[in-house]
Amino acid sequence: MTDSAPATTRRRENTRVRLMDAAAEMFAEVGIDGASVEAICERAGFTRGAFYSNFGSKEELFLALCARSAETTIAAVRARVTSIESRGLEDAGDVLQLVQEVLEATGEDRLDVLLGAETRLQALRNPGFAEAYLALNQGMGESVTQLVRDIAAARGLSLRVPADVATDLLLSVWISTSETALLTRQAPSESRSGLADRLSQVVGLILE
Amino acid sequence: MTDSAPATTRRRENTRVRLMDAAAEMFAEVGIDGASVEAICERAGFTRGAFYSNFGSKEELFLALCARSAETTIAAVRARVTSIESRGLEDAGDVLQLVQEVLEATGEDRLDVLLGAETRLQALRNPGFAEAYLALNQGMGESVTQLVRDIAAARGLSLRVPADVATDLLLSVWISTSETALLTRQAPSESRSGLADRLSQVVGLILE
DNA sequence: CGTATCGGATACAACAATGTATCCTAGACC
DNA sequence: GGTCTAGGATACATTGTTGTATCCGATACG
Repeated sequence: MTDSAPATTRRRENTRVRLMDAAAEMFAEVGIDGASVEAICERAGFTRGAFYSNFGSKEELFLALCARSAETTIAAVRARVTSIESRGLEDAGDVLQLVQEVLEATGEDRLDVLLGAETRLQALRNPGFAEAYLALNQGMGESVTQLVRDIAAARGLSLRVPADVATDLLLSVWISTSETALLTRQAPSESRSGLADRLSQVVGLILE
Repeated sequence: MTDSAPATTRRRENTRVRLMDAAAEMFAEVGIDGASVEAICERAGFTRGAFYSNFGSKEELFLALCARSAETTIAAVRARVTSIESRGLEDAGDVLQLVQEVLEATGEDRLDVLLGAETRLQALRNPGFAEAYLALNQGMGESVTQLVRDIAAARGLSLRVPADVATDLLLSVWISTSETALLTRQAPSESRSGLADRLSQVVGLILE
């Protein structure tokens, strides 16, 4: 009895997922307001009947989307963190590579960046939503901060700022660099190396 | 003959300004898509007749708004830069204070932060607009970068990263800290000191 | 097999927003 | 002061979007 829901819910769950995926793309491309319920359904291959059978409104779907995204992102970050720690912190490779490895879990491609920006903006406008948004970010930030501390301790590196400040810095640079890469429409490979460069500079500033 | 436009244009210019001001507020609060032309006009004290007499569409108004905002922001930054430089770079006060003084010209209050986020998101989505957005930011960034170089040279400070990277870092931290302050709904005074703290830490990292 | 139910499609009514075409009025100019 | 024009208001037609109420088909179950 691991699954208390009836079997019929299976199909339903599938359409929920497809609707949410479609919505994520639309929200990223044209924003929440720019995406009509109709357009979302069309992209998902459904009609609005399916939509209103599964969600009360577009906002409700957006919240569900955020919750899902939060879960997967946090899970991804934690997975990478433990993966790194399991390798043994003393000799797990280049510090910069480790940093990058973790940050990549926070979303790397065009849609992630766009959706992230849209979500942040929504949080800036909506006080209630801001709380949830902050909670997510804190949860993630704490994981990373702990990792930073662990790595520094394991290698005898001394940070020039507190670990949580370092994390904030890294995340903020990560985001702004990702966005700039998108703005300048660099080829993905270029944008990658640009990110790496910038991150290595920041890591250099923080350590030493 | 400094003004080639007829006198009647005066009233017109006034309503343009009022419409743009109203639109700026609306865009900040509910986003471009969320702001109906009707709502903008109502806030400005006009009807849509006035709107369509002055602008072809909401997007056109948005572009005009960006142009205006770009002008004033750049002007403000340049003004502060020259003001600082006229004081004599050797003893113009605390470095951190100088940094803050310049960055404050880029917008400090709630509406500026929101409008900035909205504009950036728009640039991320619209390739054409992205170009214009980047041009603005570069223009501003270059002013700041030059100032950073000058200050460093005048005081014999050595930067641990290139001046343009330092500028990017400062701007990115400035923005992300401003947004976080808004998210956590700190009192303005608190948010101020938080910004100062964060900036001083970054300045500390960059110098020394 | 037959049937009941769940899940999604269809059809419809209400509303909000847009853009335009026309009208009215305040102010410039003679 | 009379007239003409620019600037903005009003009215209207059109369209897009939303939410709901109803219908139909597939799937589980007896």
